[in-house]
Amino acid sequence: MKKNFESTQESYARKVLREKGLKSTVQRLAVVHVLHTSRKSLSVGEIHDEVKKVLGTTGLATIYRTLEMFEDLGLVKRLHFPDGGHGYAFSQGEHVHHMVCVDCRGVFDFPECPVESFDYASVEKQGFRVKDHFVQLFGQCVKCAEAA
Amino acid sequence: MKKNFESTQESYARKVLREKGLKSTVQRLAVVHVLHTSRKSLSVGEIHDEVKKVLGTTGLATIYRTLEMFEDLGLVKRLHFPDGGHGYAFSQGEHVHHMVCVDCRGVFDFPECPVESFDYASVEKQGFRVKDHFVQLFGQCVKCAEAA
DNA sequence: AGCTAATTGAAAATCATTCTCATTTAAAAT
DNA sequence: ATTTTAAATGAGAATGATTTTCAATTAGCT
Repeated sequence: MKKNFESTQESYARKVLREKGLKSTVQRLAVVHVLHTSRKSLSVGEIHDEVKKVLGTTGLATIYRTLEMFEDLGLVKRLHFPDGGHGYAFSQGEHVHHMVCVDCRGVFDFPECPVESFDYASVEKQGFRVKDHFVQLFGQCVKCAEAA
Repeated sequence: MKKNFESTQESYARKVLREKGLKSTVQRLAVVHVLHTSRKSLSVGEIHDEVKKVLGTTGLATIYRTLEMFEDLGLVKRLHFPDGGHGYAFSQGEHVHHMVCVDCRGVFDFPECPVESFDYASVEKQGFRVKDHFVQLFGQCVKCAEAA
């Protein structure tokens, strides 16, 4: 059995990229690594900084390009904050929603979807056809609650 | 009985502003007017353009300042789009969620909250205390479905 | 009507994002 | 292992979005 130095997240990203005919560059894998290692949502600038720590020089434009692509591929989720800012969290394809701690921006998954079982009848009566949804919970994680 | 030329939305905004000791300027009321008249979500630039049609000259910075303030006051909701852009919709305080048509960016309220009845047990077991949530539905409105 | 703090407009400053294009690289083919 | 080639990157310029500054204006008191 061959030893695998990669995280499952990195292998997964590799697979997704390969399936789409896209290259698994060191920069892209570094973004995966940084995002899934950090347990909190990171801004573009923070991701850039972290990736530079791993790879040395890295262009900011590459980070932007990678994040956009990853979002389309479902590898990454863009989260929004009350202050108007946004950040990214690693997300392995499946239907998962996130809660974020408004203090530390920590990200916690929550797999049960509160919207899934919702009855859209009232809404679809108006002719609107629901195709997707975005759900995000805000709150405080244990650590930040204790610190406060 | 005194005739009232204002929309209920404008009076409501006036009231909220007065309660906070803030001034009901023509610019602010114009933003309310424009947002609630339009049945779709508008970008900052679009709001600026519409307000200019009503008032003549208006500074863009004022629009930004007004929207930020209105968001804090709950008069306005910032909506996010799959393409990364965002827009604003009028929102009268109460707990209402929105669905947006991804084609025309039309906004439709939907008062029943799918998250309200959701059991956070699994999540709060981790110590996370949920304080707020953001829900937005994406889909197609009748008009756009027919046009397609 | 006059006073005063809050608000505005305009332009500059800052910050975020995208684009361009010459160079590099992953991965397929040999 | 080397070559080939399209895809991807880096650096910086360009663009676009947002915020700041400050002098001038105005809403909402007395």
